[in-house]
Amino acid sequence: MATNEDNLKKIISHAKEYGYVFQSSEIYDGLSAVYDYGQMGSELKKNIKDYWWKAMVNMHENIVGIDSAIFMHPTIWKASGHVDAFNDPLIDNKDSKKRYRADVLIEEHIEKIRLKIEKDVAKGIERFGAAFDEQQFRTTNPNVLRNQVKIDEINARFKECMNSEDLAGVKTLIEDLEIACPLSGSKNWTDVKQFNLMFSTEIGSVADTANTIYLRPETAQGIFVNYLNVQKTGRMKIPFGIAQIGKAFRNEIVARQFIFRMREFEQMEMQFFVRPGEEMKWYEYWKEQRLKWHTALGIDKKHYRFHDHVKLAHYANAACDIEFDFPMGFKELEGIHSRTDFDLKQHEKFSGKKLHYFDPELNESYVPYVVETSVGLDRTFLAILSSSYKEETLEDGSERVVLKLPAILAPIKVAIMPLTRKDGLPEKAREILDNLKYNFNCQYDEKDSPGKRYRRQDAIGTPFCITIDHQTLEDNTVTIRDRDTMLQQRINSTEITALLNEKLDVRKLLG
RNA sequence: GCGGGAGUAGCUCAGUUGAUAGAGCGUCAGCCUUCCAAGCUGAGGGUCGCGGGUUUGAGCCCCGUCUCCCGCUCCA
Repeated sequence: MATNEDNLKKIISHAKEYGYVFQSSEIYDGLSAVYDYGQMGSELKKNIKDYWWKAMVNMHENIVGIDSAIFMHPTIWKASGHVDAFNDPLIDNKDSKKRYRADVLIEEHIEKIRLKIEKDVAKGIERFGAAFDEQQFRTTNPNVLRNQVKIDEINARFKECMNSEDLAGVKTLIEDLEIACPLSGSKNWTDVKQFNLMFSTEIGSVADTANTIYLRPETAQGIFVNYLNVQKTGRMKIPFGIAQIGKAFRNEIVARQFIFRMREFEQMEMQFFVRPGEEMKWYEYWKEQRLKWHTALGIDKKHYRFHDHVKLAHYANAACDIEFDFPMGFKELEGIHSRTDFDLKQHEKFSGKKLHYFDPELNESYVPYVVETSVGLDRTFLAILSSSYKEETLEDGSERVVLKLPAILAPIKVAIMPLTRKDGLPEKAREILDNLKYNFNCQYDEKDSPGKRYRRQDAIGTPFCITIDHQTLEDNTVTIRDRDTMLQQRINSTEITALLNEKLDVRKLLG
């Protein structure tokens, strides 16, 4: 029985060997946590996008798509909170090798002092009972006052350091406070380092007049800043949604696990704008809808589960993940967040523009609430790839490796193969191929034995193989072979298109 | 970033006390009266991750470096 780690390794190897995923810049030793999609991978990825777009945009009258730029005005990231939230000062303890956020260490230290104050207050209550004037005690007791001064001083120093980007000062503060590592107990700290999770670059042709701009760390803001444009030009009425597929970039501290966590990744997001007070209804609706979208692909439902967030991000009032059972365990695949009116209100504040929506039914104007569904495209890719990869032992004892991809997502839909390379069979096969290629992504193969060719198609996940044999020349029938059952069916070549259309009909998944 | 493991052909790996670089599979060109891999012939493919050092001589020993994999804090 292979372990999960072995499984991931096998999938990585298989992905490389058959042109699904290559490491970026491989001939230059690679680039950490960046991957390229190959001739098969790019097709699979495109098909996943199409499936999502179809389900989200084309199937909903009140959802439209946009494609916003990766570069955005830098103030957007101040408004969204990313400039602050994604700037953590980090420090390592040299003995325990544990990493901490410097601000958290300092806050915990402050908390300890605060607890001392509370202890003193509690003592006072115990000693004086009902006669105890807590307010007066807090403002006059020398112990309490001394500790409160300490807290204020620490806060002031920390703020000053952070505002002036004085990281050495933060370290000095930690040393002065004699903060010890909870694990090792030692005060042997490294320098404080700033980890900016946003990539920055300069815009403008002249370096010294250049402005720093960021590569977007999420696609959502491109939707928020365009929400009024879309609402007005598209005559959208609340509730409505804006969808987008696009790249986002995060300078992860630890980026690993193949394409699960990459520095450059792609999101498929939809922001759904709703009336304030109705957000929980829509949140529940989209939770259900999104899970349905995943499970409709036919992957075992046991691979999916919800995980509700207890600790919420600064912009959310409810949040959950759809987790998937990857080779490395259950991990987040998609997030569904009730983002409140936080983002739009922030953009009103920072841009000075009014982002209200006038609701004709209520005859009032308000800032809509937002329910977000955000699924990682690369993670969906990995989920599908990893759960499709099967090593099978057949009845005759032979083995095959097969990618049981949902047929609708498979890069190659059908392989066309003449039984032999003689007797006019290749010509007949080409003729059939030339007819099918307008509707389906096909591959032609005449090399090696038929069995070998079937295995090759199994390995890249092609759901159907059509074989042209001598009988074809007589009565125009072909065999069509199913990847999963390995069974063959003989049909007239004029029926191929209809049969494939039926098997590959997205209606069956979304209907 | 820190700690642990690893890097030899497209893939999986072998390579002895340091002496001309190997196998299987895959790929390519052909042969075989060919429907579920592993029949035959032939070919291509590696400056052994990279750089330096020791040595008459390094895939192997030493140092550095890069990348990947596993664990730790964040995230989609």
